[in-house]
Amino acid sequence: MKVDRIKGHLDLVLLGVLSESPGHGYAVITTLRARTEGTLDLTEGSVYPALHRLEELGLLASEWQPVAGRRRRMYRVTTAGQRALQAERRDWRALVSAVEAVLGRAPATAVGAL
Amino acid sequence: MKVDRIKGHLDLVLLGVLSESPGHGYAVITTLRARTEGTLDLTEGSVYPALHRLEELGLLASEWQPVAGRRRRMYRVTTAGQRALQAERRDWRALVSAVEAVLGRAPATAVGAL
DNA sequence: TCTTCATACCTAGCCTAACTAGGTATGAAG
DNA sequence: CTTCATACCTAGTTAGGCTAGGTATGAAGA
Repeated sequence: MKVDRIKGHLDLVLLGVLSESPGHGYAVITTLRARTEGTLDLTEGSVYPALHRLEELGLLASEWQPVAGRRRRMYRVTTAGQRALQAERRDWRALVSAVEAVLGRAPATAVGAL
Repeated sequence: MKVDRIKGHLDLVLLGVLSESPGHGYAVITTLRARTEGTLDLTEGSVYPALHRLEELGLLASEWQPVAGRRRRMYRVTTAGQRALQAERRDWRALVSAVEAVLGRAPATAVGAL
């Protein structure tokens, strides 16, 4: 499934995952893929720049960790990031409520076609 | 509230509203604002180009109607538009499920219609 | 050995679509 | 005779997710 529909909600899921436990970018990608059973299959080209942007905004902090010869950039959510996450959650629920208010009256799953 | 978060879901709500009953652009805007109690307060600069795009794609059809000296462009959802709407609904539900799976079942989604 | 795969990171440039900020025009209300 | 609500339009900007490339290590397997 194409999930360019994540547009505008990428920060939400990134902050959401990292607020539970700090982790590195690649792990965030695989976590999202696993938790959503493949629905959220984000590319590195989406996630890494987003992580950089969130750090730039002060919502994430990172530090390099050497791991078996490789290196990982471990991210954690800052205090400002926690506040931002709460705001993102509120906005998300508002959007879901709004869309459901709009679509709620139409035949949802009852459409006979297909 | 800023709802640029509608990004990627504008087609869904436009097709959703117009599939219930044909209408003109300005009415769609006021309908969305009323139904969502102001949450979805879209600008004309968002809606009109979107309607044109959807018509260009064959998902909407329109015709001018004279109304008390003024003129309105009345839109209706085409057959292809109905199919597209169903696909949009599926994608929307998939996104909501995915985000909730990531965030750990957020509440406030008690509308059974979806 | 040598190739391939999984891990783990990065970025320049593209593309889409929502938004900004302006514009036109009518009719009613004040 | 001005202002407001209705009703439409679009050029140009912006944001941000995606494409498509790149670097590098370690382990598996041919």
